[in-house]
Amino acid sequence: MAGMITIGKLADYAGVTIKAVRHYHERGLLTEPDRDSSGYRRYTARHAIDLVKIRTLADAGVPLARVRELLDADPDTLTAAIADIDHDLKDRIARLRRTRLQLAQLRGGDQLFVSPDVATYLDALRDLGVSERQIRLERDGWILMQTASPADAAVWIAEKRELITDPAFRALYLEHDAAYDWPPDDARLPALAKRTRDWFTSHHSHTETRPVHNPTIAQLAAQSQPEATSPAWDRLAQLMRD
Amino acid sequence: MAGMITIGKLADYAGVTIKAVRHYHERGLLTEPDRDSSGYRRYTARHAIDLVKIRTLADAGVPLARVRELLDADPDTLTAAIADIDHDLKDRIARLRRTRLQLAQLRGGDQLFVSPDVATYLDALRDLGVSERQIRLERDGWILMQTASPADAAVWIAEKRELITDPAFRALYLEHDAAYDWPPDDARLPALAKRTRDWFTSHHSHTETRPVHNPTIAQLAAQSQPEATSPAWDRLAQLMRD
DNA sequence: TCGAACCCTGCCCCAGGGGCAAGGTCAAGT
DNA sequence: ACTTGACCTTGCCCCTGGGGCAGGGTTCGA
Repeated sequence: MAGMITIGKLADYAGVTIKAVRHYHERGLLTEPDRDSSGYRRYTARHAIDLVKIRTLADAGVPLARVRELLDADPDTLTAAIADIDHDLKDRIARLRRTRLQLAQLRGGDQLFVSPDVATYLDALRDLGVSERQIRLERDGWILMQTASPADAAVWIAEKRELITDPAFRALYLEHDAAYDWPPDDARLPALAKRTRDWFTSHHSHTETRPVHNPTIAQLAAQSQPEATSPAWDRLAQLMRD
Repeated sequence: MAGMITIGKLADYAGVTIKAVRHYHERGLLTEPDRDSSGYRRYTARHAIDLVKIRTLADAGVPLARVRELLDADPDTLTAAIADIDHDLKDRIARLRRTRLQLAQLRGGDQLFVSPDVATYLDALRDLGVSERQIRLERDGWILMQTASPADAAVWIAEKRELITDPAFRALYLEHDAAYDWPPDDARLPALAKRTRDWFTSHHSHTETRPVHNPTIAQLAAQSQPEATSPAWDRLAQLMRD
């Protein structure tokens, strides 16, 4: 008869593939239409309407099993369900927008991997003229600490950010950074070790939990990077232990 | 060693499940870390960084196979790829927004299933006082025509919208609608058939492609609804053929 | 010393189709 | 009358991105 359309036409109308239409038959979403004399499926306007409904719900991310339930739900149930789905959709759009922002940061830098506090601390180090190697070491250390114990990490980074404003500490920090490349028997090492120890003892009373000390961080991160220590640093650590 | 974290900590840090982490190992996205003495995986900061990258890309809808490629692509390639992905993401957000609108229409009416032209035509019929049964019949007919031949349907609906502004045609249309429920031997049927034929012959010269006539539409949709015809309409069709 | 909370591998399961094989059918042109 | 290309049919296996569960071993704190 004139008004009966084939599966291809139906699929085109709804913007889906023929395969999808057959899939919906298998799942019981769309009733199988009658066949013509040669076995072709012949669809009616009802099927077209149902198919558009199915696609609208499926596009909204509703699982096909749930779509089937909704297709013959009473209007009130359907209305409530649609409100739910719409809420979910709004949510999903918001999450995609956040993903876009994060994606932009993937190009940018470290903000994606560490907390904002740590990121500003790393920027402060950069301003101070600390080497990129050292900054990587710090960053990896903080990531580790954040995964191991976010609460402790938050306390420590606050202390560190305070500490790095102290000119004496800044000078020591820069010298430690520079010492990385010194020969292990460099004459400046014992003096640096002494000054570091003096500084620590003079500040020990000051803060309860001992602030995380640079080589300590380096050790934490030691596994993650081959360049995490150097002969001079090893020597320095030894001098400071004595 | 102090800085080595377990799979659970790593997964929590990145906001994924343990299962997902192991999945990324299998797919070669994340290198397998060393194991400790009891066979547990022990992760470093590098892994945490990689995992966050992986999730950021995966959240953006990038297939895992492509993520693997991107993880060790050179910066320029990565930048270009990110631009692509972001474009796609924007696109997807737009499509979800459209889905939300369509979802709202699922509650509303027929706008979802027929073209805007047809929807306004149906509204015009409603204003005219045509029965809902007849409007359903028309709607299904138009859906069928749109699937079978969208271009022809567009021409026809334009003609129909013009036609329905003609008071004589409006009167005939309403009478046909009412005739549905008449007994097949109703005395008014022959007169209605004659007036309809007269109207058509007087308008035939006027428009080239013969405008689709009401019972014709009904026949098109005959398969889709049990109520698509009535004894009186059958009789009317027969009277008009003679 | 016990229970809770971890961790391991291995296996099968799901949605939502895509792809391909191996046919049958239909309409148009020649 | 034949061919060609565009349709249609069923059936089967494939993919992604994991989830769930079984059937173990380990570690940590009370």
